[in-house]
Amino acid sequence: MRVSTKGRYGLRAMVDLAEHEEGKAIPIREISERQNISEQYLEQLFATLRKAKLVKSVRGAHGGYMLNHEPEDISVADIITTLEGPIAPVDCVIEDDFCNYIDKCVIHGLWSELADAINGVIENMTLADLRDKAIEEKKREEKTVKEKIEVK
Amino acid sequence: MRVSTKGRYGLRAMVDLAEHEEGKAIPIREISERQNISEQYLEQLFATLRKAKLVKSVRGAHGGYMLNHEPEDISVADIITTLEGPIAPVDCVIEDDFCNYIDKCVIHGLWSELADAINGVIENMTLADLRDKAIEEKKREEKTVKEKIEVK
DNA sequence: TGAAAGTTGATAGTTAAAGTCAAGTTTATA
DNA sequence: TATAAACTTGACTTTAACTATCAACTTTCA
Repeated sequence: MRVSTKGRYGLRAMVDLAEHEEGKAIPIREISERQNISEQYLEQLFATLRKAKLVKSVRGAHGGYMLNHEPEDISVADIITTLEGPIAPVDCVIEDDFCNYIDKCVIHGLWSELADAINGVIENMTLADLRDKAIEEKKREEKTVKEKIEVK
Repeated sequence: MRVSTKGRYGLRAMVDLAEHEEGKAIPIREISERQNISEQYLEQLFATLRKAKLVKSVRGAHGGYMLNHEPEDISVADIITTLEGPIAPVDCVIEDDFCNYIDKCVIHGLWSELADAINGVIENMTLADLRDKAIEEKKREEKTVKEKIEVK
């Protein structure tokens, strides 16, 4: 019942991209440095994200990655399901024919409820929400540092 | 973002136990046959459930396992967290000191929300709920079979 | 009363999948 | 042509899912 590093790192990388791209491509190396995630691993994640058309790539010097849609139009669910597959606690919530003996699967209702609860949360949060929160956090941080200096 | 077989099988086994125990211990062999789960694997799961005091064991001939509390008092969360560890999408929701650079972890709020959503579902469903549903399902099944025979 | 059978308890081993890292290849720009 | 970057592939590491074996305990029955 964990979100693996794929989802976690991928989400952080996407928030980073939303924060820093301003019409220009961001190379993986930059994200790697800021987020402290290995370049190789990020490359894999971005390959998947690119195939799902959540980001687009620019090859060659001065290349990198950019978002393929507005941050408002990319949900957390888009990113996580792309990287980790469909969010369902068990297969029989996705594949209808999996539960071939439904009488033995009274627990099915529970899993459906759980899937709905999870999806409700991650579908209603977008990259824009997270980016704005990140920017806000950073301002707060700066203010705190400033105050500390003034006290000294 | 999956519940592993530990949680899934364990939950099925516990529902089976709630359905069939009537003051007497149920051997693993029976549960294994009904639920089609290997005896060896079930033994492992029950060892964990026993240590968590969710079930108690009776050794020797005519022995087996019984619930250690009323089905109304055992939640799905009890069973799943016992078998799979705390339900949290990421560690930093459990361990406060994990998020040592909180400014890099704007996503923390999302994970907390997700954990709350999940726990809300599984804490509010008990073994009694699932057992009752299983019994109901079985009646419905019997009725359907009977109707089919009558039609013939 | 004692041996056989039924059952849990504990541990180690095997296989397959997922996660992670590393190195090399291709493409575009200057 | 050199460099910066995306892309691709392969290998290693960890974890999950079982499987197998044997020890310990308890009842049953001859």
